[in-house]
Amino acid sequence: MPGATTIYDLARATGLSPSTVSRALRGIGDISPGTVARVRDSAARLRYRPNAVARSLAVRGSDSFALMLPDIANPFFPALVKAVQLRARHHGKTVLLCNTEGVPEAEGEYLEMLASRQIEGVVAMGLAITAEEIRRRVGSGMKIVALDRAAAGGSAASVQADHRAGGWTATDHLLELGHRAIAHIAGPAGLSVTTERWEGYRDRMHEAGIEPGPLAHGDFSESSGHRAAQELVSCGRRFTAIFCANDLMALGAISALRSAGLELPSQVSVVGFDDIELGRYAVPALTTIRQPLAELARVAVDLLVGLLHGEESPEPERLAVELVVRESTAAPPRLVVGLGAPLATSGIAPRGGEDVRSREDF
Amino acid sequence: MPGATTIYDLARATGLSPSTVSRALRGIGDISPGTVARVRDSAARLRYRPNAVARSLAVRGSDSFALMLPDIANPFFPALVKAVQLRARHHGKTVLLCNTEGVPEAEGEYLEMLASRQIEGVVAMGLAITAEEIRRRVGSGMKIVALDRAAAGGSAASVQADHRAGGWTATDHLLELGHRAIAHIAGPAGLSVTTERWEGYRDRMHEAGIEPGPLAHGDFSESSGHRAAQELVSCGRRFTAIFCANDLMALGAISALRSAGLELPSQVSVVGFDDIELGRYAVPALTTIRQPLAELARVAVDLLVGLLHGEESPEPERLAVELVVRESTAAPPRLVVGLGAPLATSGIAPRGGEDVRSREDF
DNA sequence: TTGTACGCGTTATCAG
DNA sequence: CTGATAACGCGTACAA
Repeated sequence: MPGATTIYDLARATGLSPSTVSRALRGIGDISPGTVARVRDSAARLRYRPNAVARSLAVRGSDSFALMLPDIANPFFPALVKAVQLRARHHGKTVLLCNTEGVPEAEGEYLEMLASRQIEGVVAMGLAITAEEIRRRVGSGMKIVALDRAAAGGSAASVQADHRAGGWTATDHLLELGHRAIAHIAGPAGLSVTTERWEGYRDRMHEAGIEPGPLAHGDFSESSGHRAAQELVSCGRRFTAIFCANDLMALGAISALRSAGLELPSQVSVVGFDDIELGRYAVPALTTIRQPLAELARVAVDLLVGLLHGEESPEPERLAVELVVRESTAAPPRLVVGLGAPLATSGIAPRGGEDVRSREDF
Repeated sequence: MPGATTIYDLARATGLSPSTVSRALRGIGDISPGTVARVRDSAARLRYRPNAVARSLAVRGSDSFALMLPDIANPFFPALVKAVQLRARHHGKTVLLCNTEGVPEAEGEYLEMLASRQIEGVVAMGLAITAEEIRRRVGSGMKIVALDRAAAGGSAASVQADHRAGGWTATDHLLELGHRAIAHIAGPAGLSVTTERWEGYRDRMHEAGIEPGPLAHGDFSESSGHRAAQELVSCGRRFTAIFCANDLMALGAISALRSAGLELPSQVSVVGFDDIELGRYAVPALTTIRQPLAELARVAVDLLVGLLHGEESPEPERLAVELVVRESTAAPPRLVVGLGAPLATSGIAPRGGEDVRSREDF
């Protein structure tokens, strides 16, 4: 739009100087109430719109930060986006969304673009770039808060849910129900959330004196969960429950199990992770581990704003997760067709089915 | 970051003038290959990063546009976002995401913010602001392409799927299967997609000589679909199928029908709209109307880029939709338990509980 | 309480 | 082929 009104126009209109107009508009410095009114008035009349770009150039800031995430198609992220935007608004900041598809190059490009636009900071989920690069960026002034990921090598501030505890709790729930042969559908190798959720699962299994069950990997999408469950079904090792590293894969897995003729939760139980809205309306409703979305967002944003104000990067925070029991989990089947003997209370799960556990496990 | 290198630094380093450096960097104008190389070289050495803000101020542009949508939590939108970003990249543009929660004020604020940041255009889904305001914005220079919504009063360019044909086809599918009592779960009143999908449904019913069945409204979320289905079940009017205005509500409806003890698709059929990924993994897999996501995105972006280049706003485009038959639809039950008489083909709903609206509601 | 003058980093116009 | 010079719109010491 050619000829948008500027503070110069207002200055001319009010007979004041541009700087006075500028201050009056922002209510800063000592300005007589009368002139403030005059300025406001003609600003309204002339439809004055501050030019954020010019402002950015002058103050080297933009009152905005970015939220980088690997895949908005995963319903967990939109929910988080909302929470982050809400909190950002609370600080008077606007947030730019960048989705990277988990591609490191895309992350790099985005970071570059953001810096070039005076975007002051980033809340990033599932960063794929190296700790080295993160450190470089941080060193050159960019404020980064890693959300839901170990800040690789302490290279950036971070907040995350306690994924390990989540894996532990999910597995514990299944064990409590009597399951012994528990499979796991993990996330993509190399991500800390993948590792940590798996570690929780493994630890709890070991505590029960049981070797972890069959394992398959997915990429957190429903289709990958579907595929992974098919693998598990056809791998030859029996299981009566699956702990999935996220809800979307759990939904995919359920679909696959159903297609394989299995009934839930009577024949096989499934636990997810995240507690996405959809899980509540799935059939059966999904038992899962809830991540504290709102707190995660709040802490991350507040942390970033702190960094922006020059505060030191604090210790990584860990937020507690919570088990949500719904319909997708139940006790394992008492009898597995074609197999007579009950299961030993420890050791490797025998090939084939298992039965009710005994209490000594605990 | 204090002291980022600028073209002045490069000028000093190369012994050239800032303007020459600027041109060399952009490969514009007549510059000797030698100096270009020198400039490029020291740019790399000094880690020069162009300042997009300064550039924007100078050229009044930003090579980026915004994508505004009402609710990223609806899985249909993330898919669209990806498609739009892909196409934008093709034009060398970056896209800013703005989600408005369907709040008109938020839309206004975003538009304001975008203009103030020299964002040149917007692809907007489900705009809630008035045609009046759209026209004002367009008049003041902002380029707007309405996606998936009638450009209210031709106030902006637009592309959309053929929602009416979609509603018609969904209903047709159900009728072909033998259903006669077909309910509809519509979207929020006042949205053109809501109206159009409903109109398609109504028209097809009338063509079959049948009065439209019971109607309930949702807001496109799964929870609203759940609630709407409960309303339908308890409204007293029988139906053997539901056409839902989108997949998410269909999923919620299925959950509610199940809870009510109904079996799908043997006792009741459900058709959705959108064809979100999740529908494929739902149980039963969702029969739906597929929107041509990629084309929608491509056309919208190309249209916007055209406007940016000064082209005229062309006629609204309509893209064809497609029926995807999966597991959630089947022939209606031959006998309806507890009801002797076959369903009347028309009739007023009995008093109590129902949410039957007359056309005026739209 | 208000005004002057300059800087922010880049592009564009017009001379050389 | 290259170099001054002036915008772009706003913030801010410094002065009045």
